[in-house]
Amino acid sequence: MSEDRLPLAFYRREALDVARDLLGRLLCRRLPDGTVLRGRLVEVEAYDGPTDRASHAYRGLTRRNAPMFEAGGVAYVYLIYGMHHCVNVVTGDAGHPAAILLRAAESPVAALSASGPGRLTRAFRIDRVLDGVPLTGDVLWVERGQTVADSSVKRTRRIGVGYAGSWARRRYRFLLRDHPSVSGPRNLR
DNA sequence: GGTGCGATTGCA
DNA sequence: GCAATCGCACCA
Repeated sequence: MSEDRLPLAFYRREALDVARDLLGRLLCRRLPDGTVLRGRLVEVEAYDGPTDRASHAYRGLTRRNAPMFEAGGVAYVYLIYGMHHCVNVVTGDAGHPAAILLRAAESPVAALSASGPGRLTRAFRIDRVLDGVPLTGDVLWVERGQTVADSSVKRTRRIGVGYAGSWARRRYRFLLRDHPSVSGPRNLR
């Protein structure tokens, strides 16, 4: 337990605000044996609302995306390509599907520096068992860490959502400028 | 009940 | 450039 843990109110805001504010925070994962893994978030992406064509919620509520429709402050974990897990932080009000995909983390512990959503979940041992868990619990949470200045935050279009038409060009990806751990292209607009 | 594919990664 | 690998969304 840490008093540095971000409260529910942090998550129950606009997705883009939460995404921006997640940079520099500490993703924390307690393993079954009690070990706590911590890594600094350096790249995230927002998926916001029922009209976001890149979002899993675009076609409405389904069994998979149900956590996205919950009130902010829970995890949304899914399996992609049959082999990689991706972890999201759900944001906003109940009924408004929105979540932030965690794409990269950095840590002094080499094994916890992970570039890419699939690598991040592998490093932090996050799988679908954690789908829907509250971020106020003792399994998965985010701590205050150190906030980052606007001047070091870069915004680009999201990765791997080219099918989303004009939504693919929205600058919903937030990353630390020039940080070595971010995944994928760094020079997008 | 059958089919197509993905918010990715690693290797040729 | 492309295969891996499977849950599930969607259609019938």
